[in-house]
Amino acid sequence: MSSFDEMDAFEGASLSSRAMGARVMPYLDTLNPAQREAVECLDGPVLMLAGAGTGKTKALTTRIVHLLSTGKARPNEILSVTFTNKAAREMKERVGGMLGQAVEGMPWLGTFHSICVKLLRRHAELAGLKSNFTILDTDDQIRLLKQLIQAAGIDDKRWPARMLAGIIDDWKNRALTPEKVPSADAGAYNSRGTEFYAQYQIRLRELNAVDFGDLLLHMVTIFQNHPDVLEQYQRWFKYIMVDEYQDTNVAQYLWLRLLAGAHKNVCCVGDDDQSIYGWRGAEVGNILRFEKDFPGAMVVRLEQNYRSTGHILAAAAGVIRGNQGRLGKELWTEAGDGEKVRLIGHWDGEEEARWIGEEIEAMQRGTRGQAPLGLDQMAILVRASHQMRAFEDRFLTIGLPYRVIGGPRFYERMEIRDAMAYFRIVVSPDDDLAFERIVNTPKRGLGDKAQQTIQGLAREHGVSLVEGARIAVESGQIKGKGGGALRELAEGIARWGRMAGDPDITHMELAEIILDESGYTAMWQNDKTPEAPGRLENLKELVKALESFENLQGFLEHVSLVMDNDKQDADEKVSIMTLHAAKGLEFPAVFLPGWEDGLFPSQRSMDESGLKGLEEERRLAYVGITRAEQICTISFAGNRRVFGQWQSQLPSRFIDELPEEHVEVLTPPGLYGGGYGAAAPGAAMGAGQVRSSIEEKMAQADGYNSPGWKRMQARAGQRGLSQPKESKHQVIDLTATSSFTLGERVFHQKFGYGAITGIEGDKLEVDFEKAGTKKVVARFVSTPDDVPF
DNA sequence: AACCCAGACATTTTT
DNA sequence: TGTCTGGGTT
Repeated sequence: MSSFDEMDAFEGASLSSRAMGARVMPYLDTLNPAQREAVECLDGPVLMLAGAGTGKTKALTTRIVHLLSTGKARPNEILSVTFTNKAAREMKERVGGMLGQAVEGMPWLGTFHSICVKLLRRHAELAGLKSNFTILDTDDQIRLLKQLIQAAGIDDKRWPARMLAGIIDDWKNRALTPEKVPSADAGAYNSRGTEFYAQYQIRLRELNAVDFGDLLLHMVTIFQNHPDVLEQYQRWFKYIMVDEYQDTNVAQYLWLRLLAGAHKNVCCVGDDDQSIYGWRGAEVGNILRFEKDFPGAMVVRLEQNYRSTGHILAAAAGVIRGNQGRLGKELWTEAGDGEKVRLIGHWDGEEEARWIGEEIEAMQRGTRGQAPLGLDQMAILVRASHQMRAFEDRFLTIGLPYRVIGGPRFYERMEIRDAMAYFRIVVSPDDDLAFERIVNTPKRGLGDKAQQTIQGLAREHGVSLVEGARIAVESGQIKGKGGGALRELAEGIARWGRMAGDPDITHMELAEIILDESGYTAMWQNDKTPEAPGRLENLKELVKALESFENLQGFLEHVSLVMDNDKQDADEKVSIMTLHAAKGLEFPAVFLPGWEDGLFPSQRSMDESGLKGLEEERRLAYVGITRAEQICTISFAGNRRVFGQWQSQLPSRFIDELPEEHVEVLTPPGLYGGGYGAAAPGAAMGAGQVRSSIEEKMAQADGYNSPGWKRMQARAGQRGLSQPKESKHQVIDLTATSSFTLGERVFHQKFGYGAITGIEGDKLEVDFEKAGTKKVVARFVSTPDDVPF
């Protein structure tokens, strides 16, 4: 940005332009200079690097408003892509609010997937599909693959369908059709991956169905093979905008490049430091490469943060600095320093949960020296969902209201999928996968044998499974109890289908009739497990959700893509969620527990993806810290129960990376002094491993001269954990291997005690006293004296 | 075909 | 430690 432009933006080169702006485009006046630059630069490629809390949604929505009010594009000529329905909804609302009217048709503002569905329905025949194709959920996908695997006579125990589904998803994310899978991947799934992939695609086409990955892949393929179709959309979408660009995968990237290829009026918004979905196929490279992909691109950095205080931003910056190859941003704020990031170590996970519970109550009362905070204003962000349990347990016992965000989405729940399968089979009796799902749910006495009979008859006559079932009943091939039940089901499906055409029955009534007459509702009513009432509740909600659709078809069309789990009750509750789920959210007070090496950063990430994995974990840490507005509390525990086995934990390497001048070390009174320390050897272990200057601060607290602490210090050195500062970002993890020596006596949960006879990477060869010689992963064994008590 | 128990196994999951 | 799955039993 030249200084001239800057003056232009600030002073206003002429009074008249500012006056005009105020009159015609008042929305520009509330933007800061960077935001304004990103909004006003409408033509040509723009990369908006928007740090956490810098008002990117505001910039993005204002840009749309600007496009509309300058007459550059009509609402239906703007393609605006997000990743989540929530983000799409929010943008629609905000654009509507700014224009002071409901957005009359922004039909192309939506998620990648919903936009692709719309496009693919128009051009289905180019992908060998009919335009009423169904979208399979993961269950269907796996069931289908399992059939293929079993038909091929493969042991699906050794080669699970899940694994194959993952491999295929991965290929689809990389925009690889079966024939394009590189030979490097040929060994996948016992060397038969591509073969099954090709078969799977054929089956999908036969079923007139697609999976999530196909939505993108089919459109990319169509655009590549049909230039005329592509050109049509290149002309139509005059301006393209993409949110969360750092999360795009290869297929999405190609899709965008194809559409933007002609005019290059594309504005990508993202933050390379918040790329946390690499494991799902997202390519940080896409955002890093933007300027190469679109030469002459304008790059705007949004760096003024409106969310957090200075200490919090500085701490986050200190951590993310450890990553290589960043585009680089320095967030700043006018909000002042605020409170330092607080760091505290605990004896074990339960104690950590107890302390956080008390802290939350104190903050709620306002006895922590600041204004009282509502429970809604506090959140606990964990790395993995199993960490939530400790908090749930604790909060239940002290009666602290909490809410878990995330978990299975509404439409992913078993009862919802079952119900939807019933709706599907009624709406389209050809839907074999739906039939398979519900044929014996509730139990109708139709097991493997009966189902195979149906399958066989259907194939023989070249008809759907429902039709096959009918034949089986008529011809008496399935008799007795099962036969009666099957007849009833087949008749029911036909009857409900007729009712769907009856104008006197609303689709909501129909839905209830289907669920009642099929016996599905009764199944849960008779179920006495504790979750049954909840499931019935969900079914009621499902029927209620039908209200906003015209009919069952319309509902099914959209449900798999649009229905999310955002039913927020008004009650004040503390939020518990994963770091991934927290992206895009903010809270005045944030707790970040479990900062222990192996847990966070996750050992598995580092094992599987090496330095890349570690860097993604670091970005996760960055995301976590930058969720906090005023108070950010990081904690770790010295001991944690992992799979029911006590394990001693070492503080996360990310703790070392927190700049000490922005961190305050808390030491709860009595924690390391009396009781614990005296009673148990190694009591100060956890706290003891904080290194560097933070370590010194903590060491000043009582109890750090205990024998346990000294022993741990010695051990830490011996294990190569106190890495020299210079090298620590390169060090992936030496913990697992370097902590063991040949001949050392170790304990394994399953195999018991044994002696190490070989070390190879993170795997150990151990001669167990009872189980003999086995190769085991190092982190599943412990040296006996690691186990407290 | 339905039930029960032993063993395997444990991240993150926008659509 | 808990959950899920598949094999074996009734």
